[in-house]
Amino acid sequence: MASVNKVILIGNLGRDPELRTFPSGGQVANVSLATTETWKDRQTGERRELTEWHNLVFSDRLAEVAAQYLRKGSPVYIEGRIRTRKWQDQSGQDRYTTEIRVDNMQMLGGRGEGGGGNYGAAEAGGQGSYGNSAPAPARQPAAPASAAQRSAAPPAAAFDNGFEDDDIPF
Amino acid sequence: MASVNKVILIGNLGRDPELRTFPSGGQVANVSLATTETWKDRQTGERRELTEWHNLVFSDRLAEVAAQYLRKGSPVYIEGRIRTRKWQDQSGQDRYTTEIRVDNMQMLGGRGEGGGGNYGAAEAGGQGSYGNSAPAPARQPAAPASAAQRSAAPPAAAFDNGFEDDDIPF
Amino acid sequence: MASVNKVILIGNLGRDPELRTFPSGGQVANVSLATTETWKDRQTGERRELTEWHNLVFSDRLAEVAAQYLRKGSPVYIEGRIRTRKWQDQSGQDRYTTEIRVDNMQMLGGRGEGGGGNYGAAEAGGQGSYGNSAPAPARQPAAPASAAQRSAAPPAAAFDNGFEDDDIPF
Amino acid sequence: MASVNKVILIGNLGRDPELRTFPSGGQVANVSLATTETWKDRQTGERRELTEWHNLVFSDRLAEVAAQYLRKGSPVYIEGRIRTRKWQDQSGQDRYTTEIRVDNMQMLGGRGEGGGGNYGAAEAGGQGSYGNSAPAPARQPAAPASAAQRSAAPPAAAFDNGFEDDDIPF
DNA sequence: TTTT
DNA sequence: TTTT
Repeated sequence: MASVNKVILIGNLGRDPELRTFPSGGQVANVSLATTETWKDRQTGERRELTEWHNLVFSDRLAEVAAQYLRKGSPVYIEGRIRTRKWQDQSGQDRYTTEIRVDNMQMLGGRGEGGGGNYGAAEAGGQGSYGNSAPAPARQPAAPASAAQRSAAPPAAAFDNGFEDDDIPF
Repeated sequence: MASVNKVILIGNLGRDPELRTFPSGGQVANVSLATTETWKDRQTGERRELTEWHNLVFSDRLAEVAAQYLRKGSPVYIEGRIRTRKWQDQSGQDRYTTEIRVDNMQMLGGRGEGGGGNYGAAEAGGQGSYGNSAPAPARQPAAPASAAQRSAAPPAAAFDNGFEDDDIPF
Repeated sequence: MASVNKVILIGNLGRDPELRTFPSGGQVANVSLATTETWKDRQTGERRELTEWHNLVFSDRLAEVAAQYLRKGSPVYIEGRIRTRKWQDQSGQDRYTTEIRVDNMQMLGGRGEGGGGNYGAAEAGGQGSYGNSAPAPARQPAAPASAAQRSAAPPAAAFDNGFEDDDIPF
Repeated sequence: MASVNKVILIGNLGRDPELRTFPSGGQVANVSLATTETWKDRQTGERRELTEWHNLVFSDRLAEVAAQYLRKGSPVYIEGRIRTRKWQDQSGQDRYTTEIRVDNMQMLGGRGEGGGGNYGAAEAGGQGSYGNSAPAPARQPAAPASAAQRSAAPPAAAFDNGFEDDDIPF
């Protein structure tokens, strides 16, 4: 059965990426990316805009590159796929978080880009195209400690849960 | 600031689309689309697969076409953008649902496609490319009745909330 | 019959765009965009790269924006479709030129970008997303003078030919 | 420098793919894919349509799959990149041919698709997603015999030229 | 003809 | 939380 799940985004990072390394050696970097849609309101004629925040998940080699070169405010192009993870909040209720698993990225903004963040590092070595040998989903890293599993659920904890189930590919 | 939010999916519908018409005349059709990723497990070598369900939202003319020609099981190509809606569950907690606002669609599967559903209708008039004059977000329809607003939150109700706020473009 | 013809490019312009206005009022801007692929040679292990030049064709409102804000060296994201035009060279032989009809563009490189060119203009008003109400192909402008039709064929002349046939959409 | 060169097509094959194996063991399959754009003429209001033919080039494992399962008329989704090859016609003039190097494909049309061709084979084993480990361009196969190099130039010969230069990645 |  |  034919299947395609592809996402293409260009936007700016809301924070510096957070890199985590797992006992297995796997690495993952999470960060939010903002895309902003603007249009003119048909009724009032005024300028409107709406910002969408995307939860990006970089893995393996891409995670390293993201952590090394991307900073808060960095403009970036990414290709990836949508993945919704199920987790349980404190009350045991099912909750869902949608993420973008990044398969390919391009740093944009050649000179001195980076918003309020210290993006200088990227100047040194940044620029270029990065990707995992994508199509084939890579092995997910073993989970970090997580007593929080079926309990607390701040966005950060939610992100971790995805790696608890050994059967779900990353 | 440069911004791109683009999604491309090919998959099959999980149900017949549900068409709703609003007092304002606006129309919206919701339906889930499944994409399935398959790969060979690096450790065990066995075949693995993971199905992802996407909440599609068609509007205006596209909603009509979707409701008329698409059925449970219909294979379809869509282009759209990611949109996460915030809503409150019964306990008043913030919750989020990620949807794909469809900007363009192509019915796939020329002859007798449609899984278990009665996709025959599409045979009659179906096939071809459909899109709203996309880039500019269309006017969102006024909201249908909804005492449920900040309370109950089955997926369906959640879908409705997005149309309550007159200021959010569709 | 299902059909999709979509191109997504990020690269830099090789020259300033050339804007032409037709008697009909239609406008078209042509410019080349370079994309560069790099990889490590499997045999020698050395760094390799290959640059591809794409003939972009902007029309109507997009042509104006491109001519006003883009310059030689400008980094840009574009979405469009592939179109191969047939024309005759001096000896009357059929020749073909492949172009990218741009449906959507995003200027990249926020601050002082623009390579060797005078990209300053873009700083003033540039930035943002531009598109024709794409899907529906716009009316092509009437052709400019062209005694050259079935004869000379420098790239420039070749570009003009596409607008000679009133029946071909732009 | 940021660079993206991506093409997404859905259409039908004009012929059965031609598979060629090179002394080096490399394999390539060529085939044309038609995409059709339709629109309503703004002036006359009549239905118009334009068919575009794309030269697809599959390599290595993808070439095998294409040759085995795709047939004249087969509906297919492909992802790839644009590549324009330069060659010399009989008179020694430079000529260019634009191709789509396929990185990923999905066979569409589940039941009995295939136009006039014998697409049955696909029913047996067909369906599913196929791709080379894309991003990194694969080694190009050594060239087949070609006295025709700088002379004759039927489309087929033109296709071969790309593999003459050992330095150009596939 | 661009960019790194 | 970004960017304009």
